[in-house]
Amino acid sequence: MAERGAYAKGVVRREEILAAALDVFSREGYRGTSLRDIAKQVGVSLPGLMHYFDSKEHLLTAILQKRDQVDAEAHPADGDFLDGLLVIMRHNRDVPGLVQLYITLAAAAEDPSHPAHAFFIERFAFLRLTLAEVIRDRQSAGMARADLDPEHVARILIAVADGIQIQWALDRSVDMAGDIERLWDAISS
Amino acid sequence: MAERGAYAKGVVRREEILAAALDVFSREGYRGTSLRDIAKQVGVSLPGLMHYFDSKEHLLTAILQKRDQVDAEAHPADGDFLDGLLVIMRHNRDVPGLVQLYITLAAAAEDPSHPAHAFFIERFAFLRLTLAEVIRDRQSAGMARADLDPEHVARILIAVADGIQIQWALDRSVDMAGDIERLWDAISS
DNA sequence: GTCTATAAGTCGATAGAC
DNA sequence: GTCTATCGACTTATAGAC
Repeated sequence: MAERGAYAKGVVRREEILAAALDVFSREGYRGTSLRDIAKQVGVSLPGLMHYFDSKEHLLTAILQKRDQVDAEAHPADGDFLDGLLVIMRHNRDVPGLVQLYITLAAAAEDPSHPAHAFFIERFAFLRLTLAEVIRDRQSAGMARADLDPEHVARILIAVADGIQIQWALDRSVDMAGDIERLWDAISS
Repeated sequence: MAERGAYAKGVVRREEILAAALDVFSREGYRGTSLRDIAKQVGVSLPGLMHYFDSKEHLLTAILQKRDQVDAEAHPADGDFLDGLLVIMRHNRDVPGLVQLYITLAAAAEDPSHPAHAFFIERFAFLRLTLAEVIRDRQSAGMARADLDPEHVARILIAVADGIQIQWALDRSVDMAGDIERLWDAISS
């Protein structure tokens, strides 16, 4: 990895590879694709790929991190963070491979030694904190019942978002964003 | 597989192996364990294992099916099916390996050629149907708001159950059954 | 029907030349 | 920094004794 040798060229090349890998996983599905396949589609050799990523698990984790970063930039919320989450859920219909990768890695990340372990813990903590804040704001604005527990509802919304992706992966007619929206309507009024 | 040769002895042995494998996965975690390891822990040889199961994916799918069957028998609902689901969620705290296996296989089952594909589609269809019926019964009994859409709420409850398991796997202090119960309280009154 | 033994292919990961 | 070549471990799968 580029530790103190974080020279411009190395960082740029790594970002290029990451962007290409993200694109591959977005279009094609993630079906336990081998590193050789990824390297070929990205346009580097297998050791060329592993020069920038310590292991397959590290690469997959970096792809998910990059995805979050790209999503946040490409889909700025026109409302609050919950609105933004719905926009991303709608966008997820176009990237089934990333949805599958996300769930697979979330399950594997249970192991504390997995590279994605810290990523998911921090991700969930951030989502809980940010969503709870949104709920509090909506309560203040009279847009939600005052007796809702913001922390609890935040956790539930995250769980629904993850769980509904599993159902959508098996049946593409599931309306992920719509179902979350309807849940919010039912819970907030 | 025991197709038309479903002789008593073969079926019994298969069930023994399945029960042993279920026990192994319940106690130990599922961390991409090899078939050789499973065979060793179950007490058979690798070909002995593969005589009863066509592939690793078939074995893992059979383990999940067996789990559902065992759960249904071991944890009879003292109330309706939703109460029963909460009982199973509480029991899930004791079998982290099965929780991880369930999520991992659910993600992999997106592929229509995966042995677990049909299993998960049928499982979700059964859960939706049964839970929607419970919700209708509770509405009739005046235990839930009449304006709830039973099919929608059923899908949401399944999603929350799956999604909350991901969060629990990363943070064992999460109260899976309690969070679902509180969601129902918020949604039904 | 169940075992021991083993083969063929592919995986992630690494060594070493340039 | 990128390649060729290769390693050990894993997978599925089969042959053949009992």
